[in-house]
Amino acid sequence: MSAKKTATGAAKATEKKAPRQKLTCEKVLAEALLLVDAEGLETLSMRRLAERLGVKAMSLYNHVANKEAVIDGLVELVVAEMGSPDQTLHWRQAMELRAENARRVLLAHPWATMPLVSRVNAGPVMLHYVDDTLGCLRQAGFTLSQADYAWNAMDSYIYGFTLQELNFPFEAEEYAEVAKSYVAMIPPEEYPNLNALTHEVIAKRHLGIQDFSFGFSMVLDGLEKLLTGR
Amino acid sequence: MSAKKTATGAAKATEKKAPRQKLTCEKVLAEALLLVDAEGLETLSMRRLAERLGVKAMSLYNHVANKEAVIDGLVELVVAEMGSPDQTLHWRQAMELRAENARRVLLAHPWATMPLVSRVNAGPVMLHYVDDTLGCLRQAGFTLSQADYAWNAMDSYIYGFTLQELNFPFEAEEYAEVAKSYVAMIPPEEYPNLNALTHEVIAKRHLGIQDFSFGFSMVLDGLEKLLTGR
DNA sequence: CGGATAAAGCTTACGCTGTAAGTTTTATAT
DNA sequence: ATATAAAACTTACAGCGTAAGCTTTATCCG
Repeated sequence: MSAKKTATGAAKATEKKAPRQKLTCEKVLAEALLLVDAEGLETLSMRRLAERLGVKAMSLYNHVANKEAVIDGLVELVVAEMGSPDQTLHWRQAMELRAENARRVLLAHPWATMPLVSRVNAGPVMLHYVDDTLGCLRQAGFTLSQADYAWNAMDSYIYGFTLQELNFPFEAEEYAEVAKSYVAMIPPEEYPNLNALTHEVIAKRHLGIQDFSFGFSMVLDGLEKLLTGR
Repeated sequence: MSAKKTATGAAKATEKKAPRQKLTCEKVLAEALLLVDAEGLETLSMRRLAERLGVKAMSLYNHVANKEAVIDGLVELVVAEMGSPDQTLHWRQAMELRAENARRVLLAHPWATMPLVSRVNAGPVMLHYVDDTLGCLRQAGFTLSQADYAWNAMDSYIYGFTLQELNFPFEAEEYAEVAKSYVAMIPPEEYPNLNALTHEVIAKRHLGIQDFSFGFSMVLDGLEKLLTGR
């Protein structure tokens, strides 16, 4: 103990590096990301996060303003993972890839979509993401105003679909099986259509799992019409 | 006090009604709705809710399973407000009205969209809502499977758009004014497109407020194409 | 009327939460 | 070696959901 202390003291003069391993905002956020990816957003608490960093809760407040700021930071990390649309591609392909990326990232971080959608203060990463999207659309010939509408329409669908998907309680493979046990709770007199649909799922004539691109291409079709005037 | 007690005691024999004003699940939910409409979902606590009902927190647990169940119940109340699609109209008009209703109700209860979208267990009201929607679409000629996709695509857009709208930090009227003070934080070198867009808003050449029907009619166009085979 | 029963209230208690305020340790610069 | 500032730690508070147990009350039955 004291030996180490002396050693540290001796080293201090020559090499400038013997800091106690310093916490930074980045390290806090990185650990928070590991935590929420592993155990979900609802398990994130300042105490738990601090513990994983070998520190007490209040020490985190030297690096982040409060818990809200942690979640804001996490959202920025996730948006960063999405990347920006590729300006060299045809706009429609760029937007398809953009949507695919967003969906992939949001499914990889199931906790992220809600805070992302309900965030009121966008950080720099989010701002760049939007700016690049607008740029891609403008370059394709959309006016600024059209690009703004277009971006909003696409993201409404992307976020809305992903939220529903994330909260769908079964996996695709097990769905037919689960539906069999579920169908009793949806009697045909009361729910004729849902009941019929459930039987389609059981018979494997209907997958029941929604198709992202089904709706997204509708949005893109609409945008194309807007651009080319039909 | 004691006079009233005696009166109650006397009345007991003749009229059967002198109960202490009984709480019910419905009353609890009705009060919870008032609370969250007035003060937001994040201020809903069992203690606060109980207090408004003249009761202690734990008494609520005689009528609702837990706080989650309260929120589930609130979501059902909100969905009930939306009503079901009108089966007598042309499907496209019925779906337009349905979307309008949903949006109106969700904007009237700004706290509701997030729990609605992230709810995993649908209650009977929600099930009927979906069943009637499927029925309307089937009647219009969509197959069950198509109706399922269609419903999901529409609601993805409706919920996604409404979430973004609810979290948009300004009102339409003030937007141009706010943008003026905001623009300094979006320098043109770093955010060329957002900066240009903001100037369009300031000059009132672009409203900046998103148009719900812009994207929704794209979805409807897509569905129509699906139905009529172009 | 008197007593039983069950519903629905109340009390206490536990382990969490975010974070304000104040204190101590530590690393570096003078 | 000492001063300074950063970053850790400690304590404390008010609030949370809810488990477990207790008491009051309304109604029913004889």
